[in-house]
Amino acid sequence: MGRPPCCDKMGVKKGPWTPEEDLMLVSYVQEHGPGNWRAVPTNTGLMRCSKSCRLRWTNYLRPGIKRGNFTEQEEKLIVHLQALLGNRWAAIASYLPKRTDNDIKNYWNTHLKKKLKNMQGGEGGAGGKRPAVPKGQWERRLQTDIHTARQALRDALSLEPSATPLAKVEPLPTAPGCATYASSADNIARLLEGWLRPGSGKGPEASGSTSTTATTRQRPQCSGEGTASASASHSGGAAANTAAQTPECSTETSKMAGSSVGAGSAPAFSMLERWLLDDGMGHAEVGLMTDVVPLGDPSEFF
DNA sequence: AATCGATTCAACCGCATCCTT
DNA sequence: CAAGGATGCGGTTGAATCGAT
Repeated sequence: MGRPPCCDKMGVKKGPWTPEEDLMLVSYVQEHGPGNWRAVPTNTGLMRCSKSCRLRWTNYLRPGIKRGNFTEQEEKLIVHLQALLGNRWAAIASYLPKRTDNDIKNYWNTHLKKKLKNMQGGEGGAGGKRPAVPKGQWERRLQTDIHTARQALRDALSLEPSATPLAKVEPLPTAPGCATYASSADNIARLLEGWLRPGSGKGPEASGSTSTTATTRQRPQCSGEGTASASASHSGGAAANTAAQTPECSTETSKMAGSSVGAGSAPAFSMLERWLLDDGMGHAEVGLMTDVVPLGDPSEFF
């Protein structure tokens, strides 16, 4: 279709984001909500490609993001999901609401893949190398989509609407919508702190843990753009598919479920594990699991 | 203390998909 | 229905950081 690149290369800034740029982006999203990325550079004056803005938001500035220090539960989950879904990081990330697809992808490539390799190297048996991807991509996608659809249907019929990660999560009445952007402002605060600290090499990431300097404005209103706009801009299509494929959606749910850090993750994981181990094993995924990952019980992996 | 290789991770690129006209 | 535009996704890259020598 011969379309031009998403952004003209002229005058588009590249490379690491500065705190000032982050602030501009965050305050824009605070006002307008995520989405309509095309308009972001023009409306904010950012000399960035719309893609870059979206990426920066989803991977770094978005509220509720947990960075670094993957727990053992999360590792297990990633291994499971990778076996099930392949390298569909966005889909995997939708089951780890606080993680971004990029983060998971990086973690897989740097840690888990290596770990897996060592495991299999150690076992040595059966030719060493596992078959890369025995099934066609489309076939696996089809199977997972069938699964997600089935799961969504089951949810719809179930009396526990939020019983699975695939369930479309309604905004909870207690949902502190404002906290979402407040936590985003925290990100910026962290960022600025790291940036201002002389000689702290990599500003943003270095202080990823616990700094609470509120140097940025925290606007107390946000009119719930989080859930609304992210999904509203791109609604439609197969519900199950959408639910499974939009990390935005799931991250919003995470914000609802656990607005305070560490509050809701444990139950979520136990639920997920149940879903993966109990339900998933008995059906179509069995074939996938055995085909793709000859790990037997993935828990042996740890 | 300096150097070099390995590792990590933020960001970019190109393609695919979805949506609108 | 087709074309064009916007967004999402996965692979890859390269700079920063870390650890060993």
